[in-house]
Amino acid sequence: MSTDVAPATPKYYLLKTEVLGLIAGLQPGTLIPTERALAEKYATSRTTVRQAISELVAEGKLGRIQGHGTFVAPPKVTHVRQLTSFSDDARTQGLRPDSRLIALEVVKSDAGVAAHLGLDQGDPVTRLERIRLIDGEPLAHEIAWLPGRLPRFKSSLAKAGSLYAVLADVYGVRIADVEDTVETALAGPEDVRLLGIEMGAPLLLVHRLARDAAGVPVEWTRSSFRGDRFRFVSRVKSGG
Amino acid sequence: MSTDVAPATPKYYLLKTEVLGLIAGLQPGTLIPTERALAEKYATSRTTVRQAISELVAEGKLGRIQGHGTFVAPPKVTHVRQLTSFSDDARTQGLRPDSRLIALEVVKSDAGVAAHLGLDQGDPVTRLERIRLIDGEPLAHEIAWLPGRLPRFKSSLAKAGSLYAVLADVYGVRIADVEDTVETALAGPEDVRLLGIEMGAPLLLVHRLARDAAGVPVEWTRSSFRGDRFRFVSRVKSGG
DNA sequence: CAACATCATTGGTCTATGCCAATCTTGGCA
DNA sequence: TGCCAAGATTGGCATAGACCAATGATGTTG
Repeated sequence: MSTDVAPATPKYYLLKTEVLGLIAGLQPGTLIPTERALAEKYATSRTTVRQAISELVAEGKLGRIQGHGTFVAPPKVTHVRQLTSFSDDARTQGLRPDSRLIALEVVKSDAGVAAHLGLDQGDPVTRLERIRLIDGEPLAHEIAWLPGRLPRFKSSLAKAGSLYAVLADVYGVRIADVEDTVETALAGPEDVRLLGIEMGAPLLLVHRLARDAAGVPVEWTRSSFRGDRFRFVSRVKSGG
Repeated sequence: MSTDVAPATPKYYLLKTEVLGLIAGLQPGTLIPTERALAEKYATSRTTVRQAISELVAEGKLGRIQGHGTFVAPPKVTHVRQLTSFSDDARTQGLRPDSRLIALEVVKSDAGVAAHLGLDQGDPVTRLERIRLIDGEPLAHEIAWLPGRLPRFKSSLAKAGSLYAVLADVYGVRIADVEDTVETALAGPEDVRLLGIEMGAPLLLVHRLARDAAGVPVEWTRSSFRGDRFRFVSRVKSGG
């Protein structure tokens, strides 16, 4: 280790700083030394190395693949989250958005969904579950609930691609305002499976409630975005 | 452990689910068994117990104090982040906001601050560093940069309390729109010291750029909010 | 009775080590 | 040449144990 920092600074944090220096300026994708090699080089245990590496992975600075190695990660994607759709926003940034449909079904609303959409529990809602991808990489897991049954929804969605485009063009639903709640969460087994991330990786958990001009809820969505790859932007004007 | 989940589910995650069941319905502040006791009860190592507990702490479900024990944490605070100030918003929710001033000084702007405020590097900026508290508990570490030197700023701020109130009432600066960028980050030694959280705890890192009606930047702020105690809400209307 | 020193308890950090799982390389074989 | 099996490499998970640091209880002392 190079410098003596504050006395209470744990060793793994010093090592983390050290590795940060190692990867500064390296191209994304570049492999760094193996955990066992780092442990030997810095005269520490592999456990401590793993703790340092794990935090750098959680911060989106490194990535790792079992059996392959640990590498420098690409920079985060920024998402301007206004009234625009995920796809439109990505395209304006020159990125290639995509969606993978997991489920599209009419279900009975549970207590939580009903409360947010202003329905009674058990009322039918359309449930749309998708994986959002940017440049082929899974970025978010999203479940949207829309009130009622929507005829010909699947084919319309397949044609238009964007949920908001379908709502506007097919059903004449105009979204007038949205409320987004953002908090941190940690990845569980399902997130690991769907997003290809590590157990315990930090997520941005976003809940969105969208209403039409009359103030009637038209969409309630829960999205889990990868915290290591994603940045969220919201703009507010005072005139509104 | 009670049930057999998916084969690939790590043991610490099963234990995490187990502990979640243990604390369901308990009052905030209730102590749970010690790490050593849990390790023995569930026939595992303390390392594994700590990994489970650590994630629950990161998620804001548990808290812990060295030498004392591990306890059920209070629920998260929700912050409606619009054009309103931190203090005003907290008060409307019946919470008691407070600020602890760390530094208030005029400094030369570095490259990053200058770029965001539309200044040249080295131009003087007023730097305001504070800790935000809710009900006496540190919630965020905030550094705001304002262009130029502001006469009588310190006394005005002490009197008004809110930065936005001072800008409006004393300097006639009206904020017309803001852009917030939200991402996850992990706590380092400074965050640990200032916010009283654990190393590696997830944070919500928020950058705010505020402009006046003419589009001139008037504030650039970096805030680190405790991810375990905080939720961020943004509202967007389409009329704006 | 109050203040202080002592010690057990509890969480915080780190080591050394083993085995599993995914990946990649190598070499033999058809 | 092309394919496949076997082994080496690398990260993923877990154990057992040691020592430190903060806290709180206990008992002693002024």
